Amino acid sequence: MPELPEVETIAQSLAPQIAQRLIVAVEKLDWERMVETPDVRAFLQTLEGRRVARVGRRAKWLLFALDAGWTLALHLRMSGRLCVYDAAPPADQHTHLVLALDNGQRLFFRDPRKFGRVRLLDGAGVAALDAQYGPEPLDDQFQAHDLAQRLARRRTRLKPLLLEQAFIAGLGNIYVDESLWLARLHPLRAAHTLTPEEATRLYQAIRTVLQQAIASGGSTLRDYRNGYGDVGHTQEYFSVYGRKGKPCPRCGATVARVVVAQRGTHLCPICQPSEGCATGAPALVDN
DNA sequence: CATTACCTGCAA
DNA sequence: TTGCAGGTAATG
Repeated sequence: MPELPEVETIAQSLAPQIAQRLIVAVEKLDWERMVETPDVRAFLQTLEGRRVARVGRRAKWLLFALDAGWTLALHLRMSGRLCVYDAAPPADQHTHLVLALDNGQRLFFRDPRKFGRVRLLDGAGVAALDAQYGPEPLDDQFQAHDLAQRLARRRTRLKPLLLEQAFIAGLGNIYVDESLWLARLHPLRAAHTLTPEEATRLYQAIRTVLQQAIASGGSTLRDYRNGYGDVGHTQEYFSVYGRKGKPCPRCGATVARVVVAQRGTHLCPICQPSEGCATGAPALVDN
């Protein structure tokens, strides 16, 4: 489910609810494999009694900075959902972690597919996690020429490269497709073949797509909710994702769905020409 | 680079 | 019943 905009909207909606709250108890943990580090016993013991200082995000990780130098890192993977409720727990068999707070509210982690993971990290652990990931696309430090430079060093195709978290942090299947469509670039283009103008277009497209997604509350296809339990609306503005057979909003051609890097990939065959792509079946005769 | 695994629910 | 899903790590 969650890519950068969803994780960001969750972080932003959780922050005012749980900042400065004390974690008084771990009321439920029924899927111990979600705890990657430390061992479950130390995890529970260290977590109880910690105060939440602030809520942030790095790549697709939610980061809860706690007191005593600890950070709770949580990755929602495909179906994870994180919400604060004050009334009686709507905890069902898919709710795997419940943290009781000192104001009577509870933080619920629900994850039907059980792919989500948590870690309790010290400062060095956070630094190590941070070092695994590429630049944050919405960071002011990240400029068009940074992206152009990184693209020039890689001969891979654009789609798998943009999904690579060490290349650029936070993009997933939806927002890669949407960004490539906005930039008018084919997902199979080899990264190093982009002109400076195309690289700049891609840079702008990624930032625009992500900013608009955050502004519209993230995409709720199935599981995603923000920290208040509310759905997002970005899916109402998709140009190509999930729109196979429908008209391209820019040129009216029919949106196609192909498989790239084992992922369903949506594109406009007219706006995103395959010229210059080693597709094996050239769409155009060369002249 | 491709395939498989990790899980469950849902639509075709 | 089969295949597919917003992610990622571990294999050939």
